[in-house]
Amino acid sequence: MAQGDNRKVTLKDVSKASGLSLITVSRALRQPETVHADTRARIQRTIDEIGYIPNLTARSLVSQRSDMIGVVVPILASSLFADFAQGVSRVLEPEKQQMLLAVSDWSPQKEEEAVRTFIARQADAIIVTGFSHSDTTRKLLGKFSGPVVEAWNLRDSVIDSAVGFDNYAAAVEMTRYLIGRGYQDIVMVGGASHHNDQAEDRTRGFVDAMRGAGRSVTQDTIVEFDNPATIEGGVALIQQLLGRKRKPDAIFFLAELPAHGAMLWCMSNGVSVPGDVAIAGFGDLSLSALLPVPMTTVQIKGRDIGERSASLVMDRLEGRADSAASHDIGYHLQIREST
Amino acid sequence: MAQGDNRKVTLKDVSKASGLSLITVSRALRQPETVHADTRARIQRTIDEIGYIPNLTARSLVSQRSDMIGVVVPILASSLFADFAQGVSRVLEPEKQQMLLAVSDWSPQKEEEAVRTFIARQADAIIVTGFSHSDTTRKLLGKFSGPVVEAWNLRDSVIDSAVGFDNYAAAVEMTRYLIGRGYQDIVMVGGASHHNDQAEDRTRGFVDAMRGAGRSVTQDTIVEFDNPATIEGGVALIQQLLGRKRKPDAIFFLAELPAHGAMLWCMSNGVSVPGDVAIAGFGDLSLSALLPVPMTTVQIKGRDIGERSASLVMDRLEGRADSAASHDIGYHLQIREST
DNA sequence: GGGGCAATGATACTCGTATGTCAACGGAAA
DNA sequence: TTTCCGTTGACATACGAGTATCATTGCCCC
Repeated sequence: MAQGDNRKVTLKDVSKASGLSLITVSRALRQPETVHADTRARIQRTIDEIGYIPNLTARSLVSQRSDMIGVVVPILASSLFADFAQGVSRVLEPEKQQMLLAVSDWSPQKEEEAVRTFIARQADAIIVTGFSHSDTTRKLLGKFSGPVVEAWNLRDSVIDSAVGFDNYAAAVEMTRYLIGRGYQDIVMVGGASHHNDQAEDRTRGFVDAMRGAGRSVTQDTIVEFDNPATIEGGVALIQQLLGRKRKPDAIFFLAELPAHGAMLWCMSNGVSVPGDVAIAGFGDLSLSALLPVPMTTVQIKGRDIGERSASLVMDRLEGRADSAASHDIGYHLQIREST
Repeated sequence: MAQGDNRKVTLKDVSKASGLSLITVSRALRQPETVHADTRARIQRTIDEIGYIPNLTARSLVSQRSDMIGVVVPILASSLFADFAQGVSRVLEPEKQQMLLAVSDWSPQKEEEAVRTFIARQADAIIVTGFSHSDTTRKLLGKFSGPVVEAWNLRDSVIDSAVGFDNYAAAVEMTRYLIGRGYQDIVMVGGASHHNDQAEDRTRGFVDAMRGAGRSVTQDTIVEFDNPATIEGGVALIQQLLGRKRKPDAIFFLAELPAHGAMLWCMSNGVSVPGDVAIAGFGDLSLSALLPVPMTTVQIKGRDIGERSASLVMDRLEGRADSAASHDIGYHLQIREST
C-alpha cells in the first residue's frame, strides 16, 4: 500500500482544523451562498491543506444517487464494444458520472450477475448490450428504478429504451445487394445466435432476403462460429469454404474480423477478390477501407451508440428527458471493391 | 425509467415480511452459522419473494471496503488497452470486485480527476497507466491507503508497484536488430512523448541503440504523431517518408496501427516490403502475422498485463500478498518477413 | 430601543447495514 | 432443580455526509 498509515480525512477533520462547526463546513460545500466568502475561503484553504476528499459513498447513501452508471458489454478486446465503452465514458466524464464496466463474455449468467451488482451498488442507470437476457435479468431491469438502455440493436419489445440500429434490416440490405450483383452461391458466416439477438436478427435478415429472392437456404448456406470472432477464425473459415466441392462465389461475414482474415488469406494465396470470391463484412473497422482490395461492409458507429446511450441516460436523469424512446443510430452500406 | 414506483427494498422490509427481527436477518446474511437452518431458509425465501438486494453502498460505509477497483486507461478504442481492461475485469469478476473504468485521453488532468473520483468513491485499489502523472495525482496516489499499480511500463521510481514490460529495452532490441540487418537509413515513428513515459522510453531506447552503434540521430530520424495512433496516420506517414529526397530503408513504428497503415499503403502502391523499405511495428495485433508480408514487431500481451495487475491487487487486498514488487510481463521480438 | 437580517452554531435525525452488549426464552444435560 | 447452550431479540452505536429546526450572535437602519 502506498502509505497505509494515513487515516481517512472526514468533514469533521476539516471542521476541527478550521475551528468552524461541522454544519458551517457542510454548508460551505452544499449551499455556498449561505456562507460568508471569507469563511468559505478559509474552509477551502483547510481542505487543501489536510487533503479532504468527500466520501461519495456516504453522500450517496443520503442523496439516493450514486453518480455511477453500469455498463455491460460482451467483450472488449479488439471489438467495436471498446469504441462503444469509450463513447459512453466520453459523455459521462463531464457529467461527473462514473462508468462501472462489466464484461459478460456473452454469458447471460454473467450479465445477470453484473446487473445485480449494479443494482446493489445503487447505479443510477444501466446500459446492457442487446435484448438477450436471462429471465431474472429481465425481471431485475424491469423493477429497476432508473433508466435502462438496451444497446446495439432495435426491437419492438424493449425493457425501457433502446439505442442501436436495425441489425435485421442491415443484413437484409447487404444480402439483397449481393443478390443484385448476381452472385449465385452466397454463403453467410455468423456468430452463434444462441443468446445473441444481434447474430439472430442478422441471420434472420439474411435468410429472409435470400428466400424473398427465391434463393434456397440450406445447411450449407449458413456457417456458424463461436464468439469471439477473430481474424484467425476467418482464415480457417475461408479455407474450409473454398475447399468445398461447390465453392461459394460470395461470402457475407456477419463480423468484421473474420472477413479481414478471409481477405488476407486470399491475398496471400492468390485467390482473387472479388474475382474468385466476393467478400463482405459487418462493422467497418478502419482497416477495411485501406485493404489493397477495399472491403464492402456495413458501417456501424460503435462510438456513436455509446455516446447516444449515455446522452439518453443523462437526459433522463437530469430531467432534460425526452421520454423513453428508442434511438436509431443507423448503419450504412459501404460498397467497395471486394464485391 | 423501468418502473419508477418500486421503492428500494431494505433489510428492514425483509425483517417485517418474515416476522423476524432485523438483527436476526442481518446475522443470517453475515454470520449464517449463528442462525438456525430453518430460520435461514425462511429468510432466504422472503428475500427471494420481495426481491431484496443488499445496498452495497451502505455496507461499504461500515466495512470500509467498496469492492471496487479504479482503472485508468488512455484510450480504449482499437487498442491493446481494451485487452488490458478485459484482463483486469476477468480477474476481478470471480473475486466479486467491480471495475471502475475511466478513459484519460492521455491527459494528466483527466487522469487526476479520475483518481480523485476513485478515492472519493472509496476504491480499494487503483490501477493507472504508466508513470506520467500530474504532481497532484502523484500526491493523491502516494497518500492513498490501498494498493496502487502503475501498468504498462517499468521504471525504478514507482509509487507503489508496477506491472508491465521494459519499453526501453524493447525499443533498444528492435533497433539493434534493424541495425544488424544492415539497414542504413532507419527512421523511427512514435507518438508524442510529452506526458507519455512509454513513448518517451521507447524513443530513448531507439536513440541510445542508434548512437551506441555509431549512427547519427538527426531531426529527420525521428517523426512524431499525435495520439491516438491510427491506421490512417500510418498511411499519411509512409507517403511523407517515401516522398523524402533521402528515403529511409527501414521504418520502426512505435505503435502497431500506423505500421499496418504503412504496410497496406505499400501493398496497394507497389512498394515492396522489405525490398524497398522495411517496416517494423510495436504491439503485435493478430493482423500482423497474417498480412501477405507478415510484419516484424514487438509482441506485447495487453491482456496479461491486465490480469497480472488485477491479481497483484487482489493478492494484496486479500493478504495473500506478496510485497509491493514490480512485475515484468516481458515482451518478445517477433521477427517476420517485413524486415 | 426595537425590528430585521446575515452568519454561525447546537441538536437531533436520516440514509441502510453492521456489530457489540445484554436479555430472554426453551430445552437438554448435570 | 440448577446450569448451560442455542437461538432470537432489544437497544445502542457506528460509518460519513446531509438536512431541518431552532438558537445565538453582531450589525444596520428606522
